[in-house]
Amino acid sequence: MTRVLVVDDDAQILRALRINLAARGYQVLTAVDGASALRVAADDHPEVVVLDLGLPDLEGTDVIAGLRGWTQVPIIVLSARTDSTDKVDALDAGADDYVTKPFGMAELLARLRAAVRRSTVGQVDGEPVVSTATFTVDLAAKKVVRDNAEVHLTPTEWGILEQLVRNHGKLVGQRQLLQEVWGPAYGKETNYLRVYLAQLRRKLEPDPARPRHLITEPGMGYRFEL
Amino acid sequence: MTRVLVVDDDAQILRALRINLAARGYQVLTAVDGASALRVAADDHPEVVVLDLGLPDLEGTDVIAGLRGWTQVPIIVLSARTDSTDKVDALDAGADDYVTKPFGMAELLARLRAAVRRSTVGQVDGEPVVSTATFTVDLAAKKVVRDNAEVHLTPTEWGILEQLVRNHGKLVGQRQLLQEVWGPAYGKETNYLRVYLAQLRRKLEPDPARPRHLITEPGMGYRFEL
DNA sequence: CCGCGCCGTCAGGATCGCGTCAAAACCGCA
DNA sequence: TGCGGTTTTGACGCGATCCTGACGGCGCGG
Repeated sequence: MTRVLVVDDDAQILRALRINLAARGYQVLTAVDGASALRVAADDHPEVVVLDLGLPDLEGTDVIAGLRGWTQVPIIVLSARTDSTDKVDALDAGADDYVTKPFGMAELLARLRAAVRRSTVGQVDGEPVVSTATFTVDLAAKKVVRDNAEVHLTPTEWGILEQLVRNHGKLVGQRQLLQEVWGPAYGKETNYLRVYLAQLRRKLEPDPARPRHLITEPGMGYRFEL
Repeated sequence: MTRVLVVDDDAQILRALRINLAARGYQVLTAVDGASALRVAADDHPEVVVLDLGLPDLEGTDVIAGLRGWTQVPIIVLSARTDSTDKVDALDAGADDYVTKPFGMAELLARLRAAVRRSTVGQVDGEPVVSTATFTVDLAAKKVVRDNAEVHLTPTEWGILEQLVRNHGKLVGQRQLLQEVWGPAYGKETNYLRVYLAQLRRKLEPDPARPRHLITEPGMGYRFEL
């Protein structure tokens, strides 16, 4: 499911966007000011950001810069300003697109699709198979093989492993992991993760007590290393 | 030099774009209909295409489809049609952006820069990593590497380092740093910062007593230098 | 020269987060 | 309804992490 972060201090627009996006199958994250937008983006790694200019706390260009400091996530700017210099500033700060209010929902959705499409092409791995020294994960077939024998995983175990493998090398926050596997309502049940990570390690690690591939980063999340 | 293909059957606009783009250092290729546009694109592989809809020979979406059949080159559509369905059709056909005539040249140039920037990052340099002489910080993976070995950071240590790296070069006030890492209720506990900055320096600086990257600005805050 | 403010350093104790285990609750299916 | 597999929940021990207070160094102005 594609996660989209909507940043706007206008409750009306926020509501309209949330409804329309949710109806199209997007998972919607929201923020009402720049600081929380940066925090949510860092925590949950949305695939695309819709950013209203004129937030109460930060300049729009500062929010863009704050995101661009560490991520290439597509940013679509919303603004009431039709002034050309505003558009140029936002785009040069790193925004991907600029839509002026009032905007047509159909157009915004099309621009959103275009942005997401752009960012996802080319990143698909040729082989959806990832191998480590001790086991092999086939993302497409949803199968795990170890010592020439298939390892049976429960749906939850697979969900966690899939998230970690898809982001291999990168740290996956426990909040993000919980929301991807259990749903957006979860976020603090870190004990679930402890239980299932232990199970995965028991099934996959050569020495479950000293994991080499399913690494814990205390207080932050988990990481899959080849 | 960036090559841009401009496709338009209106000699006026073609001329205006050619002059403006050439003045900005772009190498300009032109075509006046869809068929020749596809031929020029195939022959010369421009880095970006500016495409007018309403060409004499082909439908705009067909031109887009013809390009998308073999290349991911950014396509910026120009059109006199403000109709929402036209925009949606063009964007869903594979266009990257849609600008309605009459358009401001400054805005078009900004959108052009954004499109080119997007397509060139991520190919080679897509990693949000910041490197100094002695260590490397990977913002996305939340990893720090020094002397080919990973350095383990606690959540608080990482939070501070992340803030500083995201604002590298700039001074980060101690109040701001405290609020970003510990929460809005904090602001005067500068002793926390002293302790954790010392720990970071011990882990990252070549000579912790004489820091080169994690600089203290007495009375103000801290600064991360490359 | 001395006091003051700010910073760096250190170490101990409180707290937090993790791994582990096992029991209870839940679910699909016969 | 009973059963096997799966998910959720609770409790415990242990190590890592965080907070705290004390001490000394440094620069600056009185």
